[in-house]
Amino acid sequence: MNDQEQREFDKNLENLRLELRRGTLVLGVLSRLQRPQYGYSLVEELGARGIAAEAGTLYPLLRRLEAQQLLESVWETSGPKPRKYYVLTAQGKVMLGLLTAEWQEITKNMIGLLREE
Amino acid sequence: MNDQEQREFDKNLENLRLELRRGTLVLGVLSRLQRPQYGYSLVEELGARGIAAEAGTLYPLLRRLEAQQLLESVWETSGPKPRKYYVLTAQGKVMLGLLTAEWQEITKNMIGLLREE
DNA sequence: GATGATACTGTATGACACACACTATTGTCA
DNA sequence: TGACAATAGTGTGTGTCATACAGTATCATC
Repeated sequence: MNDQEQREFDKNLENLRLELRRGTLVLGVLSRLQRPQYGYSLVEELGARGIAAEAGTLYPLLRRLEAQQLLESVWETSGPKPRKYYVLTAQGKVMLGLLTAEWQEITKNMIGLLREE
Repeated sequence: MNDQEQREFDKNLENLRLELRRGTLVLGVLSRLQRPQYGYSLVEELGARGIAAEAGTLYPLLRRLEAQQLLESVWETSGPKPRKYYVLTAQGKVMLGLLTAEWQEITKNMIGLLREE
């Protein structure tokens, strides 16, 4: 593999890794928002737990989930910086349960596939 | 939740399940193509193993992976129907290893997140 | 020997989530 | 004063997927 091919390979790898991570961000966010938390702290916590998320990805995601009524938010303005706290709604809790089950199913199937030679 | 809201919820659920599955198809395909196999049989086998894939999704995927030099193909025309057999290239094997590691890392992180209350 | 199902491969279109690169404000500390 | 951190947001492009569609050749069934 020459340099050119190596760069192609690396680009494809990044792309495929990206696709693999896809969707897990939502599940991660929902699982964390069983307790109220604000966006910036979510980025930090998920990052610390191995789930890197760009702020530019997370904020639109939170707003989307709120629009879907899976989250609700309140502004906390008493501190030095205004923070928008999000937390799961009742629907959000149900969704978290369903997606967790789906995730476990997918994981089970993938393990079956990957185990064989 | 009224009917309208229920439909919204179901739509969102389908969408999120879709995103969760995303990327796993590639990993599944690569893992199966350690041995040569043709498209139609892949659809069957993956389906039997719990990874539903539409033909209209799989064929473009196979061609894409071949264009990325992760797969190579040969036409088998001796049988009654022409079949295009795909198999991993050397690069494809490396990629499979890297993506498998990534998958395990993601899984580990998600389990950590989901385990807590 | 016609009719329909099945095996087999392919293409076009559209939706949507993500990364990335921005903008913007306010507080803090050197 | 000036830089960095905290905090929230938007806009654009890219890529994968589902869905729907097109096409051919074989096999079974009647």
